[in-house]
Amino acid sequence: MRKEDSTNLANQLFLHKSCKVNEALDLISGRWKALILIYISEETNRFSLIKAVLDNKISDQTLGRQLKDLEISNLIEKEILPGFPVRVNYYLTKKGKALLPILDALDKWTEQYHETKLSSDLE
Amino acid sequence: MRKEDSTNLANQLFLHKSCKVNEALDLISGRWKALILIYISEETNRFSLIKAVLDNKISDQTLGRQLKDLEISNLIEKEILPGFPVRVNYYLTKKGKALLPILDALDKWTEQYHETKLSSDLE
DNA sequence: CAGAATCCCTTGGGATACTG
DNA sequence: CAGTATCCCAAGGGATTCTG
Repeated sequence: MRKEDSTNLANQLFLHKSCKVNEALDLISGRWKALILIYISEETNRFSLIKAVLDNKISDQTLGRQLKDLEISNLIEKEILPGFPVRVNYYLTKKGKALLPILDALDKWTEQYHETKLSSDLE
Repeated sequence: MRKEDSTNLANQLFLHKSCKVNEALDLISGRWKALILIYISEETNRFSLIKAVLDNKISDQTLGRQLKDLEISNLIEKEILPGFPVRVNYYLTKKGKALLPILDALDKWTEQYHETKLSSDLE
């Protein structure tokens, strides 16, 4: 295979495959989005509980935005409970649930390769 | 389980599990990083080839930074070839290779759930 | 309680020009 | 060829305040 061919092949990869990876990453690359998804997966959650589990290190404004982003991305949905004051429950969609194993894989990957700086890294 | 307990449990999850997911995402969330990793996986690559495969939509400056980031993250390594002008080959490390299946999973996930906006999303 | 409005600041990435 | 230096801009996220 000549060099031009391999370049063309690579262009195919870029156009047809790689872009989709970035699509996925865009949806979960928010500062807190993956954390929110993982936490919501554990149990039904309300706004203030999610904030609490994030150690209150996220502002209301930011949490609201991230939740809205996740909703727009169709990863979560919310149910507004009747009564006052207003309470809201957040759920994962099927799409969101399908992402959990991948987030778990990322977690395991980080754990496995955490600070390996050995010459044996190249195989 | 009382509410306080579940909150505490969630705090454990946050501290022990979720942070690592973000560690991983931080390494690959650069605008081009996942794309670069996928392309490098296909074959040995040089700076200008990587740029070409990205359709020249990335500036030299940015490409240099992303490659350096990936190197610092220990996802790739480079080999400087003797001679002039200088040529450089980039390789995936074991850590980087281990990430490919996950990137592939993200790709498949995107494809599978691309624009599903149905009420059946909630199961 | 669950957010939206406003304001501000940091960061990432683009463009261009230069170098060993 | 493979970068680095410099400059710039848009976007993301934080803090605070306000509201239904």
